[in-house]
Amino acid sequence: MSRPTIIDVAKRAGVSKSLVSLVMRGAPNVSEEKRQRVLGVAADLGYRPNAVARSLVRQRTNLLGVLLSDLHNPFFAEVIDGIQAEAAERGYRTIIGTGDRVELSEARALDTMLELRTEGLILASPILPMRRIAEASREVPTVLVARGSRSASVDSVANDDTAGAALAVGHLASLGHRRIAHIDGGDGAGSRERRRGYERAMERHGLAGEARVVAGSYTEEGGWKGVRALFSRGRAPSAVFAANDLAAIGTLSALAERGLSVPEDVSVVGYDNTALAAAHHIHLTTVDQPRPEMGRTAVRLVLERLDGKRRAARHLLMPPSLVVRGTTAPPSNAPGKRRSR
Amino acid sequence: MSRPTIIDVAKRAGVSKSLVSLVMRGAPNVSEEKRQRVLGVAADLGYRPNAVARSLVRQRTNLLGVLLSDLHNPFFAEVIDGIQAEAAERGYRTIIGTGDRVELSEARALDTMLELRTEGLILASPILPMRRIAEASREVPTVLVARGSRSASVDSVANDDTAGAALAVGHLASLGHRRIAHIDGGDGAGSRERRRGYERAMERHGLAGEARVVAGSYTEEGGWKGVRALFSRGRAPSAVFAANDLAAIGTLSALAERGLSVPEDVSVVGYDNTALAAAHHIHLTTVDQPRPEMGRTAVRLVLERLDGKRRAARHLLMPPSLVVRGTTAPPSNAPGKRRSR
DNA sequence: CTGTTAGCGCTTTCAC
DNA sequence: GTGAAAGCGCTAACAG
Repeated sequence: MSRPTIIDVAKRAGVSKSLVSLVMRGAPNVSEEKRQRVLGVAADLGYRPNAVARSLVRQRTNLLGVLLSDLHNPFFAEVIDGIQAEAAERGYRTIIGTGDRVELSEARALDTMLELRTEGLILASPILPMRRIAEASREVPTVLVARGSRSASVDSVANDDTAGAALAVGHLASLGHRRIAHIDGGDGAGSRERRRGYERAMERHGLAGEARVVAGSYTEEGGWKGVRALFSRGRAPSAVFAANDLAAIGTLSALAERGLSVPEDVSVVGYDNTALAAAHHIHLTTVDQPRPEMGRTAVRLVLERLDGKRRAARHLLMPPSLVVRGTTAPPSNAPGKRRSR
Repeated sequence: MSRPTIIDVAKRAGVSKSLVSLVMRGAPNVSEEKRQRVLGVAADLGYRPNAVARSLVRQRTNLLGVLLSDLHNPFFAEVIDGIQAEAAERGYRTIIGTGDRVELSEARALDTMLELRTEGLILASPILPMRRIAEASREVPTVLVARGSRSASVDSVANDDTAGAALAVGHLASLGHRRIAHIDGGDGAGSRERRRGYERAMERHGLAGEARVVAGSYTEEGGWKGVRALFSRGRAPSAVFAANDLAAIGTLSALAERGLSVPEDVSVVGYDNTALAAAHHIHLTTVDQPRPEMGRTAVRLVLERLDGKRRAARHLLMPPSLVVRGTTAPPSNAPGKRRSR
C-alpha cells in the first residue's frame, strides 16, 4: 500500500479534497469541527503533504539552495548559521549541497538544486567558473558569499580581502617584522585579493623586497606545504600570513614539526576568525570576517530579487577587522635561538 | 516569460514532447539527427528538466536526505565524504539539512526532507527523540549514524562507544594514571555509552573509587566547562578523557588558561580522530572511528531496504581503535609542579 | 463553507 | 521510431 494522499484523507473524513487542502495549509475559514476531523484522520493515516506535487502546481518550492565549497572548513558552518536563521525568519526552507572542493561534484550539486527548482541560490566560495555561475543566475537569483563578483546578474557579499590582508601585514610590520611571508589560498575564493593586499601592503611598508609568496590552499595541508616551501630554502621568514585559519593551523603544525615555536621564533596570522582560531589552545591572531552576518545578508539579497524589489546587482563588501591573540609577537633578533635552519 | 518546458522544446524542434522526453533521458532508440536537433534547441532555450514534475509522475526523486546534528563538528564532514561518494556511485543525489543541535530545527529539517520525498534518510547523531525517528522510518528507509538503535525499523551504523571509552581508559591506566576523569557528551548521541564504557573500564582497572564524571557536551565549550567543573573543586585529575575531539580541544584550551601543560601536568584523550585531532599542532591522542566508511555503510543500508533486499533491521558496530599522539604521557608525580590549584 | 474543474511539467503505456 | 493520451498529488479559481 502506497502513501496516503489528500484524497484518502478526504474520503475517510467525509469531506472534499479542497477542504483537506485548506486545512493542511491552515486556511482561516474552516469550521473548527471539520478542521479537527481532518487533522485527526490525517494523523491516523500518517498523511504527509507532498511537497513535490504542491511545488509543481504552485510553481514555487519555498526552497533556497546553499552550495558550500568545503564542509570541512568551519567558516562555512558559521556562515550557514546566519543563512538558516534568516531564511527561517523569512519563511524559506534551506537545503545544503557540497562539492567538496571538486569542480565536477560542485557542478552536479548545482544542477541538482536547479532541477529541484530552488528559488534562490547561495554559493559560498564556490570554485565553479564564473561562467557557470552567471548561467545559474539567469534561472534564479544567485548570490556569492565570500567570493567577489563584478557580474551584473550575480550579487555578492564578501569581506574586503585586500583590506584584511593589509591589516595582517600592518600588524606584523608594526611589531617589527620585516621578513613577512604569505602562504596563499591557491585558486580559492578571495585568494587573489588577499595575495594582492599582502603585496601592496608590503610595498607600503617599504618591505617590497622582503615579500615572498608561496603556493598553498584554504586547507590545513595547504598551510603545511607552504611552510615546507618557505623553510626548506631561502632565508626563513620571521612571520607568516596564512590564507585562512585552516591553513594557519597547518602552518602551526608544520612549524612545530620543525622545532620552531610560535610566536617566539615565528609569528603566524590567519584569516576568518573561525571558532577554531578562537579556541584558547590555538589562540590564533587572525582577521575577522562577520560570518553569520554575511550569511544573513546573502539571504536578504536573494529575497530582494525574488520579491522583485531590485534588478541591479549589489556587491557588498564587509569590513574585516584584526583580532590579536597569541600567535604574534615582535621578532626575536637572536638568530641563534632558531633551532631549525 | 517563464521557464521553457518540454513542450516549448518540442514545438521549436518540431517534434512531439515524448520524443524530447526520450532524448532528455538518454533513451537509446532515437535517431541521431533528432537527438541533435532536440539537444540543440534545449540548449538554445536554456531548458532544464524539472525534477519536481519528473518526481511527481515517476513517484521517485532519486534523492537521499542527510540530516546532521552539527555542521560545526568536522566529524560529520568526514562522514559526509563517505555518504556522498557512495551515493554518487549508486546513482543517488544527496541533500543535506541541519538542525544545529536544536531539536525544533532538526524536526523541521526532517519534515522538509520527508515532504520533499527523499527516498532514504541518513541521520547523523540526531538529537531527535527515538519516537520521531521511528515515525520517519515508517515513511522511508532510515539509518542512524553514530547513534545506536535497537529499533526494528531503523538501521544503524555506529562505533562501539563502550569499547572505545575502554580503549581510552586502558591507555591512560597503562601509562600509570589513576585519577582519570571524564567530561561527558551530555545528551549527545553515544554519550551515555562512552560514559558507561568509561565507568566500567575504571572498575576493571580497580579505579572505581577514582572515577569522576562531569557534565559536558560534544562541543569545545563543553570541554571548556568540564575543565572548570573538574579543577575548581575536589582533587584535580591527572588525566581527562573528553567526550569527543571538539570537547578535547576545549579541554586543552581551558587547561592552558589555567597554566597547566599537556601532557606534563595533565593527559588528554579525545574521541573521533577528526582531521583536527591529527593536526600536528594539536596532535591529540584519541579514539578513531572510521568516519567515511560509516558514511558509505549508511548509504548501503538505506539502499538495501530501498531495493527491497531486506526487511530485518541491521545494527552495525564498527570497532574503534586508539591513536596515540602527543597529549598523553605518564603522570607527573611531582605535585609541586602543578601551578594551579 | 463545500465540491467541481482545470491544470502544473513530465513520464509512460499504447497505438501507429 | 514517433505521437496521443492519461495521469502523478496538489492548488486555485469558481459556482453553489
